Amino acid sequence: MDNQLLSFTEENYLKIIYLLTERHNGNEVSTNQLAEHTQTKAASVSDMLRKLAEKNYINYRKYQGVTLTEAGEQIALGVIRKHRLWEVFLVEKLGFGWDEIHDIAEQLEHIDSKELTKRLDDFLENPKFDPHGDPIPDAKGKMPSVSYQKLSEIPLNQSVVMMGVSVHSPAFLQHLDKQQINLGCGLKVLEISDFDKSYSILLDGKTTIFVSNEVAKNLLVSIDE
Amino acid sequence: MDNQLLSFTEENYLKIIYLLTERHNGNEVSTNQLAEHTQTKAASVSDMLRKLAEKNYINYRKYQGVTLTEAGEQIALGVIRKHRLWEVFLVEKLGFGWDEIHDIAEQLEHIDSKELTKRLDDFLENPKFDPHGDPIPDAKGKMPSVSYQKLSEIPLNQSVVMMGVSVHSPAFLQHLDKQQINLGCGLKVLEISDFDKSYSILLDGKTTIFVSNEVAKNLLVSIDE
DNA sequence: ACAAAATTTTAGACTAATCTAAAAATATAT
DNA sequence: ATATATTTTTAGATTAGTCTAAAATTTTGT
Repeated sequence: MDNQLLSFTEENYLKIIYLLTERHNGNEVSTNQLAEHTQTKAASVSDMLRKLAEKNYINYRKYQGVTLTEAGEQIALGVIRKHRLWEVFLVEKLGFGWDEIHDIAEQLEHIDSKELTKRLDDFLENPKFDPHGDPIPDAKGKMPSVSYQKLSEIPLNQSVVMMGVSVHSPAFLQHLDKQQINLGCGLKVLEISDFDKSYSILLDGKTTIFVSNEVAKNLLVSIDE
Repeated sequence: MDNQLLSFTEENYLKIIYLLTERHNGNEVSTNQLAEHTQTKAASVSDMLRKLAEKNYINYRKYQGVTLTEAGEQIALGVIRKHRLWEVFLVEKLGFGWDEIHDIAEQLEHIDSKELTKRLDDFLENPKFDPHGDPIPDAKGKMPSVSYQKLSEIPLNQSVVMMGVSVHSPAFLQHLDKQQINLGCGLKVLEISDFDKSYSILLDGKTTIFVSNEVAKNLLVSIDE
C-alpha cells in the first residue's frame, strides 16, 4: 500500500488505453474499442472517461476518443511493468507456460507496493522482456523502444529471429508450441503459397514447417545479423 | 480466476472471523470485534453478516455473534493458506523482514488461481509454517494443529524453543529483532522481577536479555526436548 | 430487579461501477 | 447533399459496500 490513488478499475482503463494507443501508433482510442476490451458497455466507458478526464489522467474530446496525459501514462506504465514482471516470475520461477499466465498477471498487476516490485525485479535479475517478448518498462516509467517486424513483411529467404507475438490468446500460443515456434528461434520464409498465402518456413535452419498467413502476421521478428 | 464465488471483502470477513474465533477458542465473534478488525463501523458489519448468513457461510444469531459454517471455514482457510504461503515467499525469496510483509500479503491472499497456489507451494518446498511461526493449512483446507505455550506460562529454568508470536505488529517484531529474538532460538527464563514482572532470559544458552511481561506474553514457545 | 450503559440492528443515504433505453453527434452511402 | 446508419453520450436505475442516526436488544451495576 504505497499510494492507492486509483481504483483497480481505473488502473485497468489506463492500462488498456495505453496498449490500444500503442497498437494504433499514437492515435486516439474510441469508446467502443474500450468497451470491447474492458468487457463493458459503451455507456459505462463514457462515464469512466469523464471521470478520468476530470482527474487529468486522459485527454478526452467527446465523440473523438482519448489519449493518456503524462500522469495517466505513468500510471499505465507502472501497471504494465508489474504485469510483465509477474509474467516472467510465473514462467521462469513457477514453470507456467506462456499461454497460461495472462489471467493471473491481470490480478497481480494491481498489487500495490513499490518495494515489492523493486525486489521482484531484482529476484528475476532485472529482465528486459516478458515471456511474450514484450519489453518491460523500467522503474522510472520508461518503456524501452523495440523495433520488431511482422514475419509477413520480411522478404523471402531473409534469416530472422523470433522476438515476440502480437496476439496473446492461449489458442494462438498453444498453436505455436505445437509447431515448436519459440522466442529466439531462427526463421526463414522459403515460399508463400499463391493459393492460400500460407508460408513455408525453415525453422532453426533444420526443419520446414507450414503456417497460415494469419500466424505469419502475428509473429514479430528481427533481422538476424 | 478459478471460481470467484466471493468478493474480496467477503473473503476478508470470513478470514477475520476464522482468526478471531481461533483466538477465542471457538467462541462466537462479536459485531464490534469485527468492526474493529475490518476497520469499519458496527452497522456495516451487521449488513455484511446478514449477507454472509444468507449465503450460508456463517452461523449468525442476532445480537449473539457468529461462527463459520463448514463452507465458510473452507473459504477462510484457503485465504489464510495463500496469505501465509505468500509471506514465506516474501521472506525466503525476496528477502523482506518479517515485520514488512503483512500488508503485502493482505493483497496477495486474494489472488484467485488454484494452479498458482499449488505451484507457489511447491516452489517454496511445501512449507508448514510462515515467517511468524503460524501453521499453513494444506491444499485440502486442513489446518495443522500446533500446541505452543506462552513464554509467560513456562516455569523458571525450563529450556524452550521460540516457535511463534501472537502479535504481528511491525513495532513488536522490530523490538524482537533488536533483541535478536528469532524463531528457533533457545530461551530459558531465569527470573521474573517482583517489581515490574519483567523477565531475565537466557538466549541460546549464551546471553542474558531482559524483556517486559508484555513481550513474554506474546512469545510462543515449545518445550525443548 | 430494574435503570442505565453498552452493544447491535435497522433505516435511510452515499459512492463507485455498472446497466438499458433514449437522445445527440458523427460517419457513410447513394 | 442529405437521409440513414453507426457511434457516443446522457438519463435514470441497480448493486456492493460503506456511513450516520435512531431504534432495539442485551448487559451491568447497585
